[in-house]
Amino acid sequence: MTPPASRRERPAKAALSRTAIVSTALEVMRVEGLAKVTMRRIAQELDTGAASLYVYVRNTAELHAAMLDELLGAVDLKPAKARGDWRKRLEAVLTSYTMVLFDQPGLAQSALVTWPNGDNFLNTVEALLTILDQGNVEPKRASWAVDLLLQFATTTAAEHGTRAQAIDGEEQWDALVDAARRVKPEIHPHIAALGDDLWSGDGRQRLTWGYAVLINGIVATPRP
Amino acid sequence: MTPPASRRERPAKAALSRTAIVSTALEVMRVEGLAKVTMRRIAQELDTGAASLYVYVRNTAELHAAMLDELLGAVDLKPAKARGDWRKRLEAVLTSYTMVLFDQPGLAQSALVTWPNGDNFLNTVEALLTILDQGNVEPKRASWAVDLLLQFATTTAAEHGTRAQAIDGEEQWDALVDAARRVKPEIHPHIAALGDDLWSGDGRQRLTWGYAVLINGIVATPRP
DNA sequence: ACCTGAACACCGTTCAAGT
DNA sequence: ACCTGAACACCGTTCAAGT
Repeated sequence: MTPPASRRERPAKAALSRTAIVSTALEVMRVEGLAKVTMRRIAQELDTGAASLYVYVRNTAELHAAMLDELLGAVDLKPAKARGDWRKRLEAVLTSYTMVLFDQPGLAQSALVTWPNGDNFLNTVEALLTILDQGNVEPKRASWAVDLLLQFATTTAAEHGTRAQAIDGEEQWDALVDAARRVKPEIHPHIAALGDDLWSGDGRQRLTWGYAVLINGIVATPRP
Repeated sequence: MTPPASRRERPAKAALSRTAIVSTALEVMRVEGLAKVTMRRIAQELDTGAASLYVYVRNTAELHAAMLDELLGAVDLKPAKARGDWRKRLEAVLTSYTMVLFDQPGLAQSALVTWPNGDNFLNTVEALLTILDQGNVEPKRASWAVDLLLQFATTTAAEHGTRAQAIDGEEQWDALVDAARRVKPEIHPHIAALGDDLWSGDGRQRLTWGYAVLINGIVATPRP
């Protein structure tokens, strides 16, 4: 006698756990995008009901934060242990962080409201503080600086990241560029004079310039 | 003979229009929060079906952008026409912008992905460009600077704004502060040394410092 | 062109009941 | 303690049919 079909269709049902939930969520995100990462969908993937997930995660926001922390394991923190120009090394870590988030702008967007608090995030913060210390930025100023730098890096990923709803975002971006083009020079002379230079241009160069602005500003601005 | 009840219960049904939709949406948001601003709910308020709204707005993202633009009418742009220290005046406009968004962090969050493109937004951009010009920042640099300044102001509102899901956000914030407190000094010495100073502190002071960092950085960093 | 009802294909979260 | 099915109270968007 064969076992019931349900016993043969899948491998033995894995035990539910926070780790299993987060890694399943990341898998679904990688394949189908963040929009498909819903409690019901993750539950389905784990062969259970959505209600069961609430034993391990408080809500969707917490799940997103846990996913992001997992992703942050890929950030290259080696520059914190290297030698050489601290500004370059700071920029290198931030660029790595931004690139990791760039493929998942939706996750970056949610991180602005709910920051992760896992090991990978803490390691990133520690690395940034280490480099700022090497640059002789006093600790109290460095603490605010990290916040500012991470905010900029995260927002940039959320804003310009590729993927998923980016198709929709592209349309809205064009609408903004169009609006700037149609502006009347009598009413908005500065916008009209800048033309396409206002909202377009190489994203990578803007990012590099943004880091430089922040680092120069941090060095030049003591905490009150 | 009295008219049918349905004819007496409400004032004569107003004609549908983009303006009516946006102002109804703002009304619902003010009273019940952004989470309640759904296509179905706005339609109900306007005595019609959700499908009818799609004649005037492409989707939810566009509705949010239109709402935000309307809100931006409250930003104080007078400093652009005043005299005195351009840095102070730039900060004044940005502070006003941030305060307008502060009550609606959810709208600020969505603005990062879909910027508004209406008159009030364009007026704000024009005002910022005007002040930067008065500060002798060259136009090309000013164009990138505006992007950076608005991004910072908007993100700050999205992150630290009050209201609605802020209750939930508060919990997650505490979780982050807790995580920083529990850190092992051997592994994360810089985080441990900073203690509560890392994630806490007066939001207003951090905001002012952030503006100063950006302005100093912009002045010090030419465009490549 | 504008408007509509109905349908499609979903959501997050809670809770009583089970093990 | 963990897990579940079912229920509650919703979503955005499309489309054929009407005016």
